[in-house]
Amino acid sequence: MSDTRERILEAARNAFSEKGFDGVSVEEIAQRAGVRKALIYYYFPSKEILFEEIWNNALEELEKHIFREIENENYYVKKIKRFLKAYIDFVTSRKILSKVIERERPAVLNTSTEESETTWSRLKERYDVFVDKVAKLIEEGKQNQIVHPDVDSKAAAKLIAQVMSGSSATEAIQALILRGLMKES
Amino acid sequence: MSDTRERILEAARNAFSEKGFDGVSVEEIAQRAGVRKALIYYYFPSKEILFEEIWNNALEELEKHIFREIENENYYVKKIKRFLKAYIDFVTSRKILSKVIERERPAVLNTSTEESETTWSRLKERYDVFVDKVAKLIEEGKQNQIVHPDVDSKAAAKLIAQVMSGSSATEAIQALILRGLMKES
DNA sequence: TCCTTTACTGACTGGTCGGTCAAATTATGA
DNA sequence: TCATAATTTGACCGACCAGTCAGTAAAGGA
Repeated sequence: MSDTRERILEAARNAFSEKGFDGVSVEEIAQRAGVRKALIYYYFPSKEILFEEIWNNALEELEKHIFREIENENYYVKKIKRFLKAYIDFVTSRKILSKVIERERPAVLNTSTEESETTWSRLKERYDVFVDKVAKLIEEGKQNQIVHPDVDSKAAAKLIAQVMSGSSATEAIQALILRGLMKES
Repeated sequence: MSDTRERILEAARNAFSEKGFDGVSVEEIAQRAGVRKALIYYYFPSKEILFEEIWNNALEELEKHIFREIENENYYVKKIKRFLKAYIDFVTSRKILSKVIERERPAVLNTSTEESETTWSRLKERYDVFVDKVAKLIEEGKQNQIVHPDVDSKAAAKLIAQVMSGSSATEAIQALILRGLMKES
């Protein structure tokens, strides 16, 4: 029920989206939240764990937004078009969450999965789960003969997930990827 | 003809590509280069300026690699195919440079161009120059009726420049983007 | 009322950060 | 040879870092 906890998360999201994990101090998050630094450690055991919650939450929101939109669509041409549209919608309307993901993705993906149970390896695994879900959707499109047979589902999913591009012309990107994906337009 | 200077640059490149600008200390760069920290400040006025040299050099190498490959090709279908191939070549063969760009791009692009003469605004301007060159190439492809008329050149250039993807399946990405770009395959 | 739990704070720690500087070392060339 | 310049070093600085902790304040329930 803690409103304070939410304020801290919100402040941290904004800070991380602007400056990245290493570029933000816990003190700065505290000031943005209007709270003393020690209080952050009352709600979160470490800066890393705080970031982990934000990261997981961002991906959860993204997945919810996308898959809620396409679950009742069984015609695969529409399904994939809607998927891309929902994805672009998210990127343009939930800019802070998108920026958090965009900003820290290189660091997260650079983590070796072998590192047992570090925070960063967990973040990577979570991201991989998301990419796999997108890959599965594209793969289904291929099996339904909608997606071009030469498309590598996993590679295409990675490409799409990479497009968190700051601001402009995301619809144009959507159209380009769609044309690259489909058998014919 | 200082060999030491090169050693520092090389060590810094490796460090920045693995951990990002904020994740690397000058002390760590010094140790990797087998040099005392103070010596780095003999060759470079600041950590930021050191990074600026690496960033600019990476983009210069990338541009050289790409445009050397396509300058003598006037048939635009081949020109754009060769361009994509050269780009993928660079990303797979010059991994450290690619990683430096990939890792710090979100931070660089997040900089407002208005910030007069900060290091980061200069890095952004340099990156924008590169994207503009790619956009110009695609635009020419459009005018030669090779690239699909609906393609937004600037947006497509941004998308391509974003693909520094760690490792795998870059050829598959190349094929997908090519299909999205071209009028017909 | 008093007591337990929850929320919050200030002051602090050990360590690291980017950066400086006087002095030492090594090369240069007259 | 000797002076001058280029290169390299260790010792140091103030600022800041993530994280700790004893203790205060505020609720809430009996």
